[in-house]
This record gives sequence, C-alpha cells and structure tokens, in this order.
Amino acid sequence: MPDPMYRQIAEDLRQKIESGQLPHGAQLPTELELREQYEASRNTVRDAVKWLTTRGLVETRPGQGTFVVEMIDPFITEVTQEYGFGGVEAYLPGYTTDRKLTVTVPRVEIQKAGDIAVPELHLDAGAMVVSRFQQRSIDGTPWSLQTTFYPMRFVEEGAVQLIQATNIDEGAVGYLATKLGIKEAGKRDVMTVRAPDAIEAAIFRLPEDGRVNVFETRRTGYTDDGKPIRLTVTTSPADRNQFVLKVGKVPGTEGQAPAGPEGSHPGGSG
Amino acid sequence: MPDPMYRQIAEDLRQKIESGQLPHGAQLPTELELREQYEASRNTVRDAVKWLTTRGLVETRPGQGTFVVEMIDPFITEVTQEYGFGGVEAYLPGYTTDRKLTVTVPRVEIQKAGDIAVPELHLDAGAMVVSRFQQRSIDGTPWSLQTTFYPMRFVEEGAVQLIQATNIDEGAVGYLATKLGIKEAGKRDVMTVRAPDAIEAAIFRLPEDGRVNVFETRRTGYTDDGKPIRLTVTTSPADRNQFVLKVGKVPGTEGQAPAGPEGSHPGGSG
DNA sequence: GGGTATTTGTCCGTATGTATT
DNA sequence: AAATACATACGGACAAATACC
Repeated sequence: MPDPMYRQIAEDLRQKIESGQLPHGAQLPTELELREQYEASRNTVRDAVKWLTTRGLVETRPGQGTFVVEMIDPFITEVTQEYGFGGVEAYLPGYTTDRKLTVTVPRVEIQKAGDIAVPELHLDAGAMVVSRFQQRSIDGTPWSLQTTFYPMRFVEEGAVQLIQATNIDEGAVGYLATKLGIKEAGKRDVMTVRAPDAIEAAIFRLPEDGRVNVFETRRTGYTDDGKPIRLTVTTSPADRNQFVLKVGKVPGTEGQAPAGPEGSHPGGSG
Repeated sequence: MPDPMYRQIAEDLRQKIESGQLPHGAQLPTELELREQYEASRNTVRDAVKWLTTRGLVETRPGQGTFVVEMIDPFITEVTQEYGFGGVEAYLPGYTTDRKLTVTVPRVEIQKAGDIAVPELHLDAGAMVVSRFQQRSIDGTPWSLQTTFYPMRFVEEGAVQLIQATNIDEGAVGYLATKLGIKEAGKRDVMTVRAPDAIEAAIFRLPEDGRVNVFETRRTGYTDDGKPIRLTVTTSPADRNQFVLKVGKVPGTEGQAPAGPEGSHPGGSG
C-alpha cells in the first residue's frame, strides 16, 4: 500500500481497470470528477493519472478525456533457423489471418557510416555506406522500420542496383551474390529494447512520452571468410510485436494470447 | 523544436547529455539552479526533468540530486537452435568474461493453473500445476526470474522430485524423460516486452515508475505427439539484457556495443 | 547520535492555453 | 460560439531522504 495520496488513487484506479470494472476503451472519470471522488486537488489526481499513463494503462486525449488503453492485437514474427529474428521474412498474424502487409519502396541514401555501422562493418571512420530504408505496415498501421547498410565499395565494384530506389526482386543480399559473387554465409542478430527516438515515435504514432519501447534488432551478415557485408537495423514497437521461435517438433500454431496482467512469479522477494 | 517551455528545457538538457557535456554519472544542476538558468518555475523544471526521467536519460535521488544514468554493461544471452531464447542455458557476458552467475534454490509451489498455464498446457480450468521458481543473478545483481509450470499429473505418476525444493542435476526436463519416459521433442518460445509488475520491479530494483520494461519469454515444451509438458516463463529487465541469434557461419564473438543514442533511420515520415 | 543544510517529493491553489465536441 | 477536458505554467508550503558537521 503506497503512502502518497496520488499513488493510492492510482492503485485504486488500477484495480478497477484490472478487475474489468473499467474495461478496455472505457472513459475514466474526468479530472474534476476524480477530484471530487477522492477529495484531492486537481494536480494530485493528475499525478495519479500520469502514473497510470507511464505504465501504459490509460491514455489521455485533450478535449475528450482519459481512457483505458485498447488491447492491441499483436503482430507475431516467427523466428526460424533460416531467417532469424529482425526481419519480416516470415510472420504470422495473431488470431486472424487476413491482415495485409504493405512495404514502401526503398529510400536510398549515401551517407557517412555511423557509430553502429563503422564497427559492425569493419569500416574506417568516415567511410561511406549505402543505406536502404523501408517502412512496413499492417492494415495501414506502421509496424516496422528497416534500414540496411552496405559498404559503398560494393557499388564501386559494380553492384549499382544498390543505389536505385526500387525493390530488388531477388533481394539485395541475393543480388550481391549474383552480381559480385559475394555470398552471405552467416548472420548474427542482436536484439535490444530501448525508448523510441523522435522519428520512430512520430512514424509509429507512439505516445510522445516515450513509455512504449521499441525492439531494435541489428543483423550483420558475413561471408564465408568472416567479412561483414551488410548491417540491417529493424525497429518495431514493443507494444504490438511478439517474436516466436520454434525448436524441434512443435504442434500447429494457435494464436498467442498477449501477456495479461497476472502474476507469473510467486510473491515475496527471497 | 517543441513549443512548451518544459520541453525546450528538456531538449536542451538532453542535448548536453548526448553531446557528452554531461557525462554518465554526472550530476545535473539542482532544481533551484535550473530554475535560475532557465528562468522558469520549479514545477516547470521538474516537468522537464520528469520528461528526461521517463526516457531513461536521468535518474533522481531524493536528498542528493539528479544524475545522468550510468551505462549498464549488458548481459547477452545467446540463442541457439538447440536451446532457444528465454533460458540462461547459454550466455556470453558483454566485453568481459569474468562475471559470476548465481542461481537460487528452486522455490516449489503447488497452485491452481493460471490464465497462461491453462491454455498453454491444455489444462482444464482449476487444474493444479507444480511451479518451480528460480532467481538468477550476475555479480550479485538480479538478472532474471524464471518459473516453470508442470501439470500436477506428472507428480501423481511418480515424478515426485518435481515437488522437492532442490536442484535437479539432470534438469527437470531430463528428469521427466528418465523417470516417466516423457521426452521433450520440441519447444516454442514467445518473446514479449511489457512493463514490470510490482514484484519484478522490487526484485530487479527497477525505478518504481515502470519506465524500464522487462522481456517476458514463455517457453512451452512438447512431446513428440504434440502434448505440452511444461511452461517456462522467464522475465528479465530490458535495460540490461540483449539477445543474440547466430545463423550459419559467424566470425568470433566480439562484444556487442549497447544501442547508442544515434539515429539509425533516415529522417522524415514519407 | 543529533542537528542542520541541501535536495527532491508531495500537495495545494490559481490562471491561462489548446484541443475536441 | 460555447462548453468541456486536458496541458502548461506559475506560486507557495511542508515532508522525506540524504549528506555533512
């Protein structure tokens, strides 16, 4: 039982939300009503609402009110030995199968390699890279951003299609193989979670207070002799994405229920 | 450039942090000093600091001040085809190799199956399960909580060691194989990210405002004929964990730098 | 241990702006 | 245009945690 008044109010509202008394999408009492119900000042009930907001339980809409957040039907990316996580090469929608995936045409830029690309691609500081950027949406909702970096050297050696803003049918990695004989023999995916930057928050329409994190997966592809050939960075909001990995023999895929607000671990702190 | 004053103050401080002018661990000016520097009220500079706090850039310590967060040396869990993510069966520390992993003795409880276990283990509502809970720490810092649920039926059929609060040398899954002939032929891992609950926040010593999320991986193990035999739920803080998956031939593992505050994707929102 | 200064946390009141209906 | 509801910003007061003497 938290001592401060705003926390008591928040816990009371939280209990009402998690018990179903305030279902998804329901409007909370207005700040004025909360102020009367709990006999607190408006700033104090605002602190309580902000506490719930930070936890992703409610969202405020200026001019309308405060609402319990809607449940998001998660997008499930299946991880396979062949593909690894990070990409959208394989995916399964949750519950329904009729979602539509759309991909923007690549935006191609030639840039100085950044703090990630330089070490991952074993480049010298100041080296140039080709970046190919795509945005993926599902049913019109932005779902992931993906940028792949290739050393500029590949273009100079003849892989000119890399700098064209069109989809490469065989895939850019396949194109490198047929054009330059550079084959990807292995890849490493690193998955982290972090707060979104301003661009990601805008594109994904995430609440601007940064409480919804994004997955960031960095995939580095290597040739047989261990030279890195590309770096793919994919970001996707953590509130609408799940990753699934199957190993061995697993029965048919039913939809995965999103994580609910129940305690998975026993109480206590031993 | 954000309009509200508290955002301008926050962006200014953010720029000082990201430029290195305020390095990791450095103390920010006190609220009184900020109030003088920016000619704003104390509540306004507090809003600015709170904005930075929500984004995980700074942390406040009552009686001391506000500080730029320390960089956390991430714990890297390597995902392999054999093991999948979720567990700590295989892991690599970041940068250094001299970290010590400690595991608590299992806490064993017999419970009614919860909202996750019932569907995952194909149980009837109200069925009983054995839960085995362990907490893992690295260098004394709590790193992951893990609970595995087994149908109570296994104990009734003779796997009595499941309900003993001791480590099972061959592993609980291996024990089921030798004792009952129940072999795990496959498993599915589902990875999500969510806000921590109160218990997790306490054990991991996460900031109580819930801005640091936790990974939750649910692993369900299946027999050859597709029957689920166990459900393992692992939670680990997203601020100190990374997951790595290697596919094919990948050169020697150098340490992975944590995600820095640089833009990976091009600007704009087209 | 006690006392004091410093710093953040909580709570109140008020006024004005902005977004939506 | 008017009403409603949240957002921002100011002011003040006291409490709680910490550090230092």
